[in-house]
Amino acid sequence: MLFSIYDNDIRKRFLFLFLEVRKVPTISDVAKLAGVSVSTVSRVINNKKYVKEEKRAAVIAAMKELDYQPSSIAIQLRGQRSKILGVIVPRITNPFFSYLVDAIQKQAYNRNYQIMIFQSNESAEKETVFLELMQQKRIDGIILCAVENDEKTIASYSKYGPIVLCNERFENGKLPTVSLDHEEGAYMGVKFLLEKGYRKIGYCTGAGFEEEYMERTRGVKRALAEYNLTVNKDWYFTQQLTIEDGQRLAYRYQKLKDKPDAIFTGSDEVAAGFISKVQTLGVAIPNEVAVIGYDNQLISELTTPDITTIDQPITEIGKQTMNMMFSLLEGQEYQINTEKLQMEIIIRGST
Amino acid sequence: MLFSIYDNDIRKRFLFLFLEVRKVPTISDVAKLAGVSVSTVSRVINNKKYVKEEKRAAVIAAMKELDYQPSSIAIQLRGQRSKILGVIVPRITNPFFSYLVDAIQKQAYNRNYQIMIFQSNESAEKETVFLELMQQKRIDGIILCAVENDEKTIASYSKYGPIVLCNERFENGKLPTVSLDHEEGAYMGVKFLLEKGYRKIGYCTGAGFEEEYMERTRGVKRALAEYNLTVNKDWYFTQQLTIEDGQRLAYRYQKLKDKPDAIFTGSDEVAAGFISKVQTLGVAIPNEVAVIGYDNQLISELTTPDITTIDQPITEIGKQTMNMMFSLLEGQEYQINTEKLQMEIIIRGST
DNA sequence: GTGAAAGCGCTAACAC
DNA sequence: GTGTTAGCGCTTTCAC
Repeated sequence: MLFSIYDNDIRKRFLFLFLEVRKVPTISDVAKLAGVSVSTVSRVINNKKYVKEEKRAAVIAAMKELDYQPSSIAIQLRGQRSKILGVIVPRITNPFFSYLVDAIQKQAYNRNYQIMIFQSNESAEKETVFLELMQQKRIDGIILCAVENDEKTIASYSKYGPIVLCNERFENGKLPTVSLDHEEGAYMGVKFLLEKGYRKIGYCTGAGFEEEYMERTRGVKRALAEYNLTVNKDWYFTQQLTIEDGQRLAYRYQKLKDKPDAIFTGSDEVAAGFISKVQTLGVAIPNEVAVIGYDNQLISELTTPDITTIDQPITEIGKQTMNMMFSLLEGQEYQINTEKLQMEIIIRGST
Repeated sequence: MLFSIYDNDIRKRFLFLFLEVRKVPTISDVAKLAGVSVSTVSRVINNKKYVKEEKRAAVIAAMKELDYQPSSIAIQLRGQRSKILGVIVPRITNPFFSYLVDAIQKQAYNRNYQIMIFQSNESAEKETVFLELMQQKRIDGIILCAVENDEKTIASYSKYGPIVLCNERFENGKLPTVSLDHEEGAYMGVKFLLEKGYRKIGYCTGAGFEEEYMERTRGVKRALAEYNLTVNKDWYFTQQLTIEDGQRLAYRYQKLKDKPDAIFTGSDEVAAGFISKVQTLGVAIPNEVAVIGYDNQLISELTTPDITTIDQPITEIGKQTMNMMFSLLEGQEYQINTEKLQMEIIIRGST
């Protein structure tokens, strides 16, 4: 079944290839070959003035002949900068984060920075390990797209380099932050349901603790309050994050005596899992229960019906986060462009 | 709409925090504080023998007091190893690759390696840039989950460090490779359709060129040949990769005079896009046309009906790729475990 | 214009 | 057991 060309002969051949002590050429090899000093070579590499044209040409020829590439490690040790930024996400397999990382990486690439992606897997210890990499000078700055430790712990690493919170924030926090107003996003979703005439609104949250997702909860409550409603405890579902959670929710829904007529799921995954499963149980969407997602992921267009959802401008979040990061790196100011960071409701078949 | 705590006072405070020339402690600071030499400190850090217990304790205390972290850059420059591996994927937003990266990263983490993810975006030049990072000693090895350049170009970087092909390969290629037998995967899918009684088999491929996806094409042809059938040109769709491609395919399908009664899409995305769209056009799945995907991604369970697909053991691919990589890094042998790299057909509602 | 030499933080050979 | 020192590859004064 498996095809591998990795047989013995070939293994040996390739082991040889890179185990052979093929000395990688250094700046002094180039200098020797070009018949100049290392400092002259360095000047050529860094495009400094004060190098006679013929020497410059000789150096360039020597570099080409040796297939020379400056060691970025040595440059780092000398210059104390790695030109690498770290991005911490909970899970890269979550499409929201893979798109966010994509947006961030494009910005980094434009400025000749590399990105190292870390998955915290919701572990505070892992997050600390990654923050320490900055202390070890391995990365110049960190973008936190997920927060596991408390603000004090995280902020204590600020002395080693800039830390920017991306689409996360602490209540009254003090770290540089680029994030959307999720209170507004949740408000927008629930308000839309209310305006459509739904009155028995269910609410899912990813929160495991009281403090998380507080913003969204506030938005939900605010919208309900405008119609003199409050959150019904029986329709308030915590720790709803994945497709599987949504599928399980379908069974829970079916068992309720008094059922909600609309659910704000806070997640396209949960919405998709719920919609696909609950219909196999004979429940009609949106006639018996309307559903609204969050994030406007591709999956929100795949279910039948497709999902009304709240769109986040991921590309723009990534862009502004990186603008902020680079400003900080250069010790400059950066003013967030709030106008480009608006959320938007995308109306589809599930409501 | 946007909430940002990044006002002027706070900006200044944080700029100060990390712009302040807070000298990061070095090994000699620790040595000084502990009253020993740098070599003793180095011995303690690296858990070498021959250090008196009391000195060891003094060093540890000094490290703690200074909040000392060894500079990994200096270690790299000294040791010529970065403990970073590069992984090149076409797009991290493709779920198949985000799961593959996840699997690879878990293995790396276990061995205290970091990984740097590069997106080639199907550009040969970008791929070259990333390969050069190995030449610059920034990364110790590269895992190629996508191939843009020809084998000769890629192999020429082997002298700078190991390169492992993951789920890609060159026909008669010579680079270390861990990949599945996609001829078998395609064969499996089409054979299943034939056994179910379908005879008018359509076939999608992601290929833009003749050479790509040859394996799968061979598998398709082999299965058809067993039933004395050949590929019908009208039902052979190239460059089908995304959900959007699948949606467009639905319109193309509808316009065909002579329609296939089953389609091997080679991709869960294409299958999902096709299924969700074609049903809105009044075509019944699987009664009028059966559909089979590839990869067993989560989306294959979200459409109605859900999608029959070919499962790839992603976690296992990642694991064996990394075993191979680490063996190469250590100059050792590694025998791929082919038994754990089997593909499997997952039968669901779309066939 | 150009080169010699110091030094970035660390490890390891060598001396004591 | 412990300290001194050379050197990893580079940039950057400082002389000339």
